[in-house]
Amino acid sequence: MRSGTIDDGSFRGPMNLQATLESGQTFLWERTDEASYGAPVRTDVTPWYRTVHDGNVLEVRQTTDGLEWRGSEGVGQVLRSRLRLSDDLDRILDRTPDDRVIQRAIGRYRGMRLVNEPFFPTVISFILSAQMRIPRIHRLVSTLRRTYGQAHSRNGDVYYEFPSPESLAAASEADLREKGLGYRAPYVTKSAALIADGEIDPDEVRTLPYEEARDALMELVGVGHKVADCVLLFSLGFDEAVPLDTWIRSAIADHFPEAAGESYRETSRAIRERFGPEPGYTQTYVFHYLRSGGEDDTGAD
DNA sequence: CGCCAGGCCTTAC
DNA sequence: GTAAGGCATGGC
Repeated sequence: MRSGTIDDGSFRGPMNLQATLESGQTFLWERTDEASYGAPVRTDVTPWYRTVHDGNVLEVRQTTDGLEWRGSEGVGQVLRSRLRLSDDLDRILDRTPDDRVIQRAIGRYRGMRLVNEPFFPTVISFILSAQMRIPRIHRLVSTLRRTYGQAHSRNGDVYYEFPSPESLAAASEADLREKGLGYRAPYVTKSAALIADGEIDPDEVRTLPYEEARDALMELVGVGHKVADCVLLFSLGFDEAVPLDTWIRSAIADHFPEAAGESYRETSRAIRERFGPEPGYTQTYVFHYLRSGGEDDTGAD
């Protein structure tokens, strides 16, 4: 096993690893301390986060100097991609609109980055996300890994990778329901089959203009406008995507009422205008801020 | 108990 | 194209 560091001088702008990995953008990382997902992190003893990437166990934590990692050769480049370390975050955040809620959100979580996670796990995670709370999505994704994913051992411990499309396509709907997926079970098997068969190909979706890419993803089962936007934003690099979930809709009603349109498409276009040149980044900060307490939470300002 | 959660599907018009 | 109703499960 190799280890190394990524000095904060080697990536652009600030980094907040906990906010990045525990803000509901990705459900593919396990905190290796005993604290639960979403629990506060001490700044002096930060937890390791673990995932399995292309068959290799990978761990990362935040230090006072940047990031520290353990894993195999090439982890540095994997992290640079998945955590978007090349994004010039100060420049991005400095160009966000001069709006009170947006600036408060950035003030509290400055350093949170968008993620760039693998396509299939992201699709399934956000199919599961419909009408579910974030910690429970994370638990269900972990259940899928341990039940259907390939095992990888390291130093005597066993870790599970997120299952392949073929594996979930072959899963029994009854078993998935029994694991707690509820009515989403057939969505998972059907969408997994569409992806396994190549009918939806992320490399093709990537090449499309934003709204066409969203329509393409909606051919999957259990993927509507909102879930498609999540996949586009957190996995396919469409930084203009603004998933309109209950929290963002409530933010629109309270703070940007003029952006409320008749349809998802109209509201989406209007709020993207209001969120500035990096709508996806703005959305992620506002979502995390409101969902984690927002104005009534201590620590505002 | 009722209400809600990073909504989507089917059906009816 | 939009509008209703149903839907699994868990936390509060």
